[in-house]
Amino acid sequence: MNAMTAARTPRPASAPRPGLRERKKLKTRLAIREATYRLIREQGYDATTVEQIAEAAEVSPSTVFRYFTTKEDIVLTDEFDPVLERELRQRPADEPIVESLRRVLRHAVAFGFADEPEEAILRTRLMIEVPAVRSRMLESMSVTGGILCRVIAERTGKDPGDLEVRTFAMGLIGALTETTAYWAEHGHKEDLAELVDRTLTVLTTGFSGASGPGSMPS
Amino acid sequence: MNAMTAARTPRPASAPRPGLRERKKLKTRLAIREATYRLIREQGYDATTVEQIAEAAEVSPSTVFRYFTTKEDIVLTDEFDPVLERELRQRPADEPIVESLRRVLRHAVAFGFADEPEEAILRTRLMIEVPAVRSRMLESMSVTGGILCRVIAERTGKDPGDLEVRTFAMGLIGALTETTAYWAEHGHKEDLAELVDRTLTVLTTGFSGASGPGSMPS
DNA sequence: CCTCTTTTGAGAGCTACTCTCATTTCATGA
DNA sequence: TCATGAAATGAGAGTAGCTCTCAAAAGAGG
Repeated sequence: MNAMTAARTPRPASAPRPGLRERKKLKTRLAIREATYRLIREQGYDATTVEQIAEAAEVSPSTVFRYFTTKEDIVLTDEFDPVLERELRQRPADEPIVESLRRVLRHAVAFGFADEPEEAILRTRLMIEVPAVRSRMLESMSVTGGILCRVIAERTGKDPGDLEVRTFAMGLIGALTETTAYWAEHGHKEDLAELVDRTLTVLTTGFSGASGPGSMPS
Repeated sequence: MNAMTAARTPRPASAPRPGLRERKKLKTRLAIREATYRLIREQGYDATTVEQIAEAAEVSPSTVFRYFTTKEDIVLTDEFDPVLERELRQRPADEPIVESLRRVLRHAVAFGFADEPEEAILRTRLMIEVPAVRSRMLESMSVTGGILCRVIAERTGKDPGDLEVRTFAMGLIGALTETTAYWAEHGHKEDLAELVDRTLTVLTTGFSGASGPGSMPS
């Protein structure tokens, strides 16, 4: 899931030794992101201009846009999707997809949150406070949705382009995003992993009956 | 649903006679929108500047932004949400929400599509082609989601802020949005109402088993 | 050490969007 | 019908995100 957890860049297992060039690029990327986080924390999102970010990171504004296509991307960009896909594929093929998601997300949440709790919190806060960030983040969801489609299709033998597969996947993503929003709106106090659990339960068991006649009298 | 169908402005039943001022405002609004649609059809979304739109609609650029807060809004803005809410409330209180949605949406789709098929098609096309439009449209979904929450909460006696209610609603919205995207990506050839039907069926019956073990062997 | 390639910085330029203020246009009551 | 108040408009300046180009700087490789 994109902005749900962390924005770390998982080191690929095969690191044949990055040259000086690559190392510098990574450092610049980190510098920009850290400067951004700091400035936003100090003065808010809108008040922070790309020019300020560039200055704080000691690069030119051009360079900032070379590394991140939009300002929102500086906050949101993560490389979590491939991780999600890989981990989902590692689950047994006969496990229901919702169950796989439950496991994978629980693990991801625990991991990402333990690593950089402050950034995860800032990110989700911006996601509900700053329209531009929210938009961008919703956008990235459709990418994640596409991945889900592929995994689902693989397990069921269906086509990833099937209406049923696609709506199923986006339904999941939509619900999980809302879970993150809920978490953020409640001050990040509750346990995100547990919230995700409850959401997935609703999706599997309560979806059809959640508002049926007399299913929940007051 | 927001950009799913039409962007008409439903005349409120109680129209005690709009003054000249109101009528003019409505005319300008329409002029801006029509000019926008025409220009976009002719030269594409990005190539069309607000200045051009203003000139074509014979107003000043300031006025354009007075009527629509963003350029994307000119294409997307509709007043469909209140209609959706009203119609949903008119359904019997003991009807499952998914069933109510099925009815209401089928009606809305037929209605809106018969009225302005070209605009509906252009809108959904832009929604998958232009990132900015897609973003804005995803954004408006959360508003629609809020409405759904209220209706669901009313029927079940739950709190509209409940995690379960919210994720359920956003799951629905996410799936339905994907349905629209599917429709647009396939050249608007299939019957949207039927696609919506299939989606809702997936959500109620197939959601839990859609990818369960052996639920669909190739 | 020299050359080739990649990365960077500087700067001009476009456009969406905001804000202010003077002017025009409509509504209302005398 | 006209005067007064309120609302809508236009003009214009300004901000900032984002793009593009081109020349200078910095790593990589022989």
